[in-house]
Amino acid sequence: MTNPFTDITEKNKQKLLRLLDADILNFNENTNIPKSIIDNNSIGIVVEGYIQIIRINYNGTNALIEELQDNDVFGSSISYLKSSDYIATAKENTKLILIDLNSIINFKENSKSYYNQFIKNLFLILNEKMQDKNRRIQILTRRTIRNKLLEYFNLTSKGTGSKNIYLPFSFIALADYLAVDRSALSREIKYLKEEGFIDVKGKRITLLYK
Amino acid sequence: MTNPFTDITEKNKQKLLRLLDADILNFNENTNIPKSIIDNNSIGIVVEGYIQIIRINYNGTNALIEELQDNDVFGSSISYLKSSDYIATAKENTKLILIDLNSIINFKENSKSYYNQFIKNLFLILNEKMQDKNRRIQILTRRTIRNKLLEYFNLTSKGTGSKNIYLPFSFIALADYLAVDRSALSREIKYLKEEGFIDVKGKRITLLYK
DNA sequence: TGTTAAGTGTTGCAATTGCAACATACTATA
DNA sequence: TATAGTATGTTGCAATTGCAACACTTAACA
Repeated sequence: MTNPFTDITEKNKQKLLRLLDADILNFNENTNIPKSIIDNNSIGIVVEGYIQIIRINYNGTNALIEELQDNDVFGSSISYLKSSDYIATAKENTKLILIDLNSIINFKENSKSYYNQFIKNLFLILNEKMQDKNRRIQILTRRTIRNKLLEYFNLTSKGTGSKNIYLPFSFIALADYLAVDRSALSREIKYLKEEGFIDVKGKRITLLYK
Repeated sequence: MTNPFTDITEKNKQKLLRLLDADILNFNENTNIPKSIIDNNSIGIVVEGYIQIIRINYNGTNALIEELQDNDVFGSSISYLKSSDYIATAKENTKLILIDLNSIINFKENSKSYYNQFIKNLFLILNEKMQDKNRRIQILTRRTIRNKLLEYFNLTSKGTGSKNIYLPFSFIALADYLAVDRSALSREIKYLKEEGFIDVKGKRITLLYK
């Protein structure tokens, strides 16, 4: 798994961060991250921790828009958030590196190998990250809760090669991920059980079809 | 707007493509692109043309999963498609460059400035592309057609700074983009008109609120 | 310019969903 | 282990949506 500093020595990493004028920020568990940090023209690197970006719907429900974890890169990629009602929360103690995108692009010493390695790493990380986005779009474009669920199951099952799926989060979070009402999700899962498509024990779901 | 060969001379571009063992492929308008090309472990660059990746739903409806246009980069980012029922179609005459991801990562002459520029460009392109993905997720996570429409309107309006929105595609395509039934979309637009939220003339939609 | 295909508008109806309200189960911790 | 807080299960009901069918309009092109 690539991280932004893969194949860069600690010494060169420090030098690079200095030359790029990087900021290092720490957030305690369950503190909110100022919007100005998320939606400015910077590349952010989550060194460690866990951040959720959640949209607050007018009726009090939430939608999970983005999760950021160790080694994730975010940036102008989420600048569309400027116009939205959202909260970014560090759910764990979190350490961020913030680098102005322009200082990355216009870095003077272009020939430095550690700089080039850094860019290559960023590219690889974004390439991987794109998978998650596409996967979610693939799921969200299904039109019924049942089909969203089945798409989620199938993609997950294909990924692990197993008919057993271990939910990595709560059913509440699953409902947010699928962007559907929790109780309606619960109902649909009940139907799928009754019709013999799946078997559910706690957070383990077993696919019984195909 | 960055393209993969920004700030690289034609001569160096050719050298780079040769060293990376790149394939160049042409597709005529309205021909399908073999899946093996889309979902292998390569980075694809759309030199020119327009590709749609569409999922075929069992009931005959479609979902637009991805659009690729001039200078777009795609790659292992869409490898999840392997498991899905989709068709990739060149809607215009299209020229593709295909490069094995490994040969990019393991490129021997790491110090070549054109190579480093190339990676930097790929990074910037993916960073921009991520915006579209996030934007769409932002929209798709709205739970009603009305809210999806309004989110779409708002984000578009914020982007252009205008209350007038020119649909860049048909209402059929809009329905696919929002992942909702076309006739239900049509009905909802009618309601929005009747309630005075919007005004519609052909493909121009004017926001009357706020 | 006539013909055909594609896009758009409309509506009844059944299926699905969100919402609200409440019951029950689980989990952390004082 | 008692208790509070969170998660999950359930259900009636109203709102929303998908679906199908058909009419009408616009665009493409021979």
